[in-house]
Amino acid sequence: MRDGSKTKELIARTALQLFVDKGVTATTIRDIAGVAGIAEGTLYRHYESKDQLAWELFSTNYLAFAEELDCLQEGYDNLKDKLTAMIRQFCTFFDRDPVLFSYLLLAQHGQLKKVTPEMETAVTVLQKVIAQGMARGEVPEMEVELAAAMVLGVVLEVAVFKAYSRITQDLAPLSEKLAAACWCVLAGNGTH
Amino acid sequence: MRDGSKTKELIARTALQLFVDKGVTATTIRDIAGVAGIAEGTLYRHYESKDQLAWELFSTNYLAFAEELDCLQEGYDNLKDKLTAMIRQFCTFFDRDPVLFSYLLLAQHGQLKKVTPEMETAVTVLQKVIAQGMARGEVPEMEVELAAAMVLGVVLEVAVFKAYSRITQDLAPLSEKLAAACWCVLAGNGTH
Amino acid sequence: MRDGSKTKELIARTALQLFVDKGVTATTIRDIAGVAGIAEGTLYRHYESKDQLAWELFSTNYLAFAEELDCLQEGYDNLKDKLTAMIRQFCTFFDRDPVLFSYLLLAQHGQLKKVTPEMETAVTVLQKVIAQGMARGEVPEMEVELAAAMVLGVVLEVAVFKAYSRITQDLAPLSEKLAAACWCVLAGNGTH
Amino acid sequence: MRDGSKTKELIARTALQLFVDKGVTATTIRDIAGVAGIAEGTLYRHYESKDQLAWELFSTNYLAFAEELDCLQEGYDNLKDKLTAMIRQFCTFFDRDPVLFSYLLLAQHGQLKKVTPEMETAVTVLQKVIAQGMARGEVPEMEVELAAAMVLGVVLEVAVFKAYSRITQDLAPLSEKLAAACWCVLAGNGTH
DNA sequence: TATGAATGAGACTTCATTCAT
DNA sequence: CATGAATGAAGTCTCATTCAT
Repeated sequence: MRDGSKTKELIARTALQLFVDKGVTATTIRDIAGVAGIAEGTLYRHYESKDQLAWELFSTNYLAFAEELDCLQEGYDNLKDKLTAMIRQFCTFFDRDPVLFSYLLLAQHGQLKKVTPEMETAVTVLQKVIAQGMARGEVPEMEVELAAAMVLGVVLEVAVFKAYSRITQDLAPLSEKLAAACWCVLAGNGTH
Repeated sequence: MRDGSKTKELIARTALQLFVDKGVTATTIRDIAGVAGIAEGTLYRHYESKDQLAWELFSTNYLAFAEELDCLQEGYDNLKDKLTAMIRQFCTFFDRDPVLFSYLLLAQHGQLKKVTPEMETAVTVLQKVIAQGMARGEVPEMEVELAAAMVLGVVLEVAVFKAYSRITQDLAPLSEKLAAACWCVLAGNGTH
Repeated sequence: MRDGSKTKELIARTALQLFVDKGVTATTIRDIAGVAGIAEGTLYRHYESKDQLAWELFSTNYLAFAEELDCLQEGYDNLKDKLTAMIRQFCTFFDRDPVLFSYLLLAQHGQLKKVTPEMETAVTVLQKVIAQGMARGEVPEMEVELAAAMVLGVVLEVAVFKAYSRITQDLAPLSEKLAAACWCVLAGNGTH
Repeated sequence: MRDGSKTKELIARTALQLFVDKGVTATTIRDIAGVAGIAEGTLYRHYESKDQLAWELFSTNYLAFAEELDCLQEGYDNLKDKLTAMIRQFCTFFDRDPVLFSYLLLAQHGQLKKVTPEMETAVTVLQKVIAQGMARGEVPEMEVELAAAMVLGVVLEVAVFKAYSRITQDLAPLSEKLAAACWCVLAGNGTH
C-alpha cells in the first residue's frame, strides 16, 4: 500500500501473462485487476490507459532487447560470430522470461504499427549486421531484407512453436543448431 | 439467389481487407457494412455472427490451402522436390491473393485456438513430409518439430516482410531461393 | 421503430427538461434514457455524445433565437420600437417554451465557452441595435456594453425569477412594462 | 493550528478560482490539490467533502453579504438612498474580490437549491427594502418580485458582463449610474 | 496534520445482434 | 432478401473518498 512500484510491477506481470494467454483486446481491465488482486481504478494510477499499458510493456522491452543485441554484436568482428551470439542471447532471454518474449513475439498490429522507422529494433540490428557482413564479403551478396527475413524466420518460428508448446524443450540448447541453420541460409546457398 | 451469393462474396472480401488492415477485433460490423455499401443487418443474412465470419474466412482457406499442399506433395517422390513444390505454391498463392494470405498469416489467437489437432494444416503437412524424408534418409535425423519450425520460419517470415512491405517484390520469383535455403536448413547442417 | 426523427425529438425534449431540472452534469445518460423510455445506446444513434447533445440543444436554439430577433428588429426603424418588439418576442417565446428558454438562460460555462465571437447571439444583436440608436441620437451616448448589460439584465433576471418560480405569471403580459423599464434605463438617465 | 488554518484558506482560494474557471463539477479534488500544492487527502482534513467545500464557500459568503447589505440599508431612511448604498457596496465588494463574487454570481443549481426560504439573501433584502419603499409611497406600487427582479437584473448582469470580461472597467465607478438606472426602473415608469 | 496509493461505484460509450418494416 | 433503428451487455475510464503510514 505504500510502495507503488511494487504494484506497478504486479500489474505489468499480470497483464503480460493475460495478454499472452488471451490477446490484448480480449483481456479486460477487470481481468487484470481480478488476477492481480487490485481494484480496477488502481491500474490507472500506474498506466494512463489499457493501450498505454500494452504499448509500454511492448516498446520498453522490445527496444531494450534491440539495444542489448546491438551492444552484444559489437563485441564480435565477423558476421558468423555476431549472429551466433545474438541467437544465443535470444534463446537465453526467451527461456528466462518466456511470457515476456511470447508477448513481444506475438505482438500484433496494434503495437507494431506504433514502431516508427527511426526506432532501432532487433530487425534493424539484424539487417545492419548482415549488410556489414555482405560488404566484407563474408557471405554472398543478396537483398538484405530477404536475408534478414529468412534468418529471423528460422529463429522466431522456433520460438513461436515453443510459445505454442509445439516444441517443449528449452531454446538455449538449440541455439548452436539455429545459428548453424541461419549461417547456412546466408552462406550456404552459394556453396552448393 | 445469384444476387445473394454476390453479396456474401462482397462481404467476405470487404471483411478480409479490413481484418488485415485493422485486425478482427478493431473491425466493426459497421465498418464492414459501410465499406461494402450494405446495411448492418444484411451481414447476418449471410453469416451467423462476426466471429463466425472471421472463422469461416480463416478456416475455409486455411484448410483448403493445406489440402492443396498435401495433394501437391503427393505428386513428388522426394523431400526436396516436395518442399520446392510446396514453397512455389505458397509463393504463387500469396502473390495471387496477398490480402487473403496476409489474413491467414497474421491470424490471431482467436482463430488459431480453434484449430484442433485433428485438422490437417500446412504445418502438419510439412511435418509429415519432413518426417517421411528423414525416415527415408534424405536428410539427417532431427526433431521434426524443430525442422518444421525452421523451414516454416524461412518462408513465412519472408511473407510477413512482404505483408508489411519490408519486401516489395513478388514472392514467386523468390521461391527457388527460399527452397534452397530451406533445403540447406534441413540437409546442410550435416554437410559442414 | 421506423421514424428515427421522432426518437431524436423525444430525446431532445427529455434531455432539455432534465438539464433544466438537474443541470447538465448531474443528468446521466441513464436518466435521459429512463425517462424517455429508450435504451441507453439509442441516444448515440442520434447524438455523438452527451456533450454534443447539450451543445446542439443550446447552440441551435440560441443562434436561431438570435437570428429571429435580428430579423424582427429590422422591421422597425427606431430603437424604442426595436427594443419593444424584441422584448415582446422574448416573452412570448419564453411563455411558449419555458423549458427551452430556461435551458438557454441557465446555460453554463460548458456551453457559453463554446460560443465564439463570430457567432451572432441575442447579446450581439442587442448591442448592435443600441449602438445604432445612440448613433442616431435616440438615446444619450453611453458605453454600449454597459447599456446592453443593463437592458439585458432587466429582461433576463425577470425570466430567471420566472424559471425559479419566484414570479408565477406569464411574461408576455409584462413585456410592455419591461420595455418601458428598459427604455427608461437607456433614455431616462439623461432626462433627470 | 495557524499552519492548518492557512492551509484551509489556501484550499478555499484555490477552489474558488477553479470553480469560477471551470465550474464546480468540472473541478476535481486532484485539480485543487495540484494547484494548491497539497496532497489530495489533505483537503479532507479541512472540508468534509467536495460538496461541502462548494457549499461552505457559497453559503458563508452569500449569507454574510446579505447580512452586510441588510445592516447597510438600515443606515438610510428612504428607498433611493438604501438602493444607492447597496449597489455601491456590491460594486465595491465585487471589485475587491472578483473571483469570490463571480462564484456567487454564477453559482449553479447545486448551490441555489440548498438555499432555503428562511435564509436571508441579497434577494430577500432587496425585496424587503422595495416593499417598504412602496408602502411608504416612495415609488409606485408594483409586484415586488417583478420590481426586485428588474433592479437585480440591472446590477447583476453588469457584473456578469464584467465576470466574462465583456466589460473591463471597475464596477465601483459605475455604481451611481447603476443606481440611477435602478431608480428609474422603479420610479420612472409612472413618471413618463 | 499531511500524504498519496488504493478503492470501487458509477459515468460514458461501443458495438454485435435483433426485428419490425 | 435488405434495411437500419433499437437494444443492452460489457468495456474503459474517472474521481470523490478512505486509510495506512
